[in-house]
Amino acid sequence: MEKDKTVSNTTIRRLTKYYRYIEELNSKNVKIVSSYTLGKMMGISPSLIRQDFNAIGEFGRQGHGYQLDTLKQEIGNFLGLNKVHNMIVIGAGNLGQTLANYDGFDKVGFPIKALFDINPKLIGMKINGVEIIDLDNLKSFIKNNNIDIGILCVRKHCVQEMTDILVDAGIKGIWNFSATDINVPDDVKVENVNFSNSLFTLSYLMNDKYNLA
Amino acid sequence: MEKDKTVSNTTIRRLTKYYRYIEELNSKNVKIVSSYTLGKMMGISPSLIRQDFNAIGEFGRQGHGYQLDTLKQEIGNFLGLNKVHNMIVIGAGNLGQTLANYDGFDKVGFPIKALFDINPKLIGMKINGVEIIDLDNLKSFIKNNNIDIGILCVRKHCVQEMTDILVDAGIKGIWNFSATDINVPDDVKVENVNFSNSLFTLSYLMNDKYNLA
DNA sequence: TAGATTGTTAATCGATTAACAATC
DNA sequence: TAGATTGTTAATCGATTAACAATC
Repeated sequence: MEKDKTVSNTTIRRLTKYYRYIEELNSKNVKIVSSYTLGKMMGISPSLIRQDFNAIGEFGRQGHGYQLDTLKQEIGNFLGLNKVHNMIVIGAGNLGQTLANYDGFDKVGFPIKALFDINPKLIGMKINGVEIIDLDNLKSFIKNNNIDIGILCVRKHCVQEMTDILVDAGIKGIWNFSATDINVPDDVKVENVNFSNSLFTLSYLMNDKYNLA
Repeated sequence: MEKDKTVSNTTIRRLTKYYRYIEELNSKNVKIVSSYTLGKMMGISPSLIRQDFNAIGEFGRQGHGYQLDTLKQEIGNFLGLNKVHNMIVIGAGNLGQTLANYDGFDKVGFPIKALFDINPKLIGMKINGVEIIDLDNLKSFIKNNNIDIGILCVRKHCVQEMTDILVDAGIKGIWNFSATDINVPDDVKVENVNFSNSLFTLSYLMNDKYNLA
C-alpha cells in the first residue's frame, strides 16, 4: 500500500541474513543492537546496514541503536514472513523426503502439506507425517489447501513439464532444487537452489591460480 | 601462472551457469554459439556475456561466435573443474545421506568418499556404497584420502565445533549446508547453501506489496 | 567481398562507503 | 549536558550496457 521505492536484490538477500542474526540475538535475550555491533558480527559495514534498514523503514533510535523486536517485526513484515505459506513438494525422492523430514520450515511458517509423485510404490506413504500423493491430484490439492509454494525436486528431463503443471494449477512461487532453470510466466516467482552453481563456485575459490598473492 | 586481473564474484556465478548451458548445448551436439543466442537462452545481455568471457581469456571468433568445446574447456579450467575434488560429508542425517545418494557430483569430478557421524547406530552403514565412519577417524581419513572439501550437514549447535575439526584436519574448502554461518581462517574457502535465506527471498518475491504495478 | 559477431573502450547505471548533521 | 548512534546526502567504487572498430 505504501509507495515503496524498489529495494535491490542484494539488499533483500542481506535482509534475510539480518533476520537470522536477529533471531539468534533474540534467543540470547539481547534487546537492542547497533549497526556497528551487528556489522562486526556479520562482516558487513555499519553504513550498509543502516542503508538497508532505511530502505524498508525507519525504526532506529539515534544514540541507542535498533530495538531487536521492532527490527525483527519490520524485516519479517517486509519479507512476508508474517503469514503462513503452505508448501508442497514435487518429487518424493531422496531430496524431497529430506525436505519433508526437516521441521525447520514449519517452525517459521512454511509447512509442507504434501509430497507428489508418480511412482505407485511411494504413493500413500507418509514422511514425517506428510503424505505422498499421486500427481494427478495436484491441481485440486493446491486449490483446496491454499498452497502458495511448490518445491521442485525432480530430475532434469521432467522439470519443465512439472513446472507447467504447477503453473497451470495456479501456484504462486516455485522453489527450484532441480538441476535446470525453468520458464514461468511473470506472475509466478522462482527461487533457484542450484547445487552445481554453488559447488563450482567453491571449486573456483579453492583454485590455486586464484589464490596467488 | 598468468597474471589474472581479479574476476568479480558476479562474473564467477555467471560462469558456473554458462558452464551448465554449454554442457546442455554440447549434449544436443551444437558446436558453436554466439553471445546473442546464449544471451537469449539465459536471459543475460550479449554484451555482458562477452565481458565475462573476456575476463578469463580470449577465445571467440569474430563473425562466428564461440566454439563450445573451447568454451567449456576454458571455463572449466578457470573454475578448477579439470581436476578431481574428493569430498566427505560431516553429519550422516537425512541431508547428508541424500547428498551421498546423488551421483551427479561424482559425475562431474566431485566424488563423496565417506560420511562422518558420532551416532554409533549409523557408523559402519553404507549409503550408495559410501561408508559412514566415526568422527574420531576424520583427521587421518582426510590426510590419507586426499580430501579437499568437507560438506557440513550438522545441526546448528555443533556447526562451529565441526568446522574447527575440519579446519584442524587441514580441509581446504567447506560446503556449508547448515543453518548458521561459520568462522574459518582466510586460507579455508567457504560456500554457503542457506535454505532459510533462499526461502525468505522467495517469500519476499511473492509478497503483494512488492507486486504492485 | 559482405555480413556477422567478437573484443574493447566509453558511458551509464547502481551499489557501497564516507561523512556528518540531527537527535535520542 | 555529553556521548553515542542513527538517518541521509555526497563521494566513490564497481558492474552493466552501449557503441563501434577490428576481423573472421
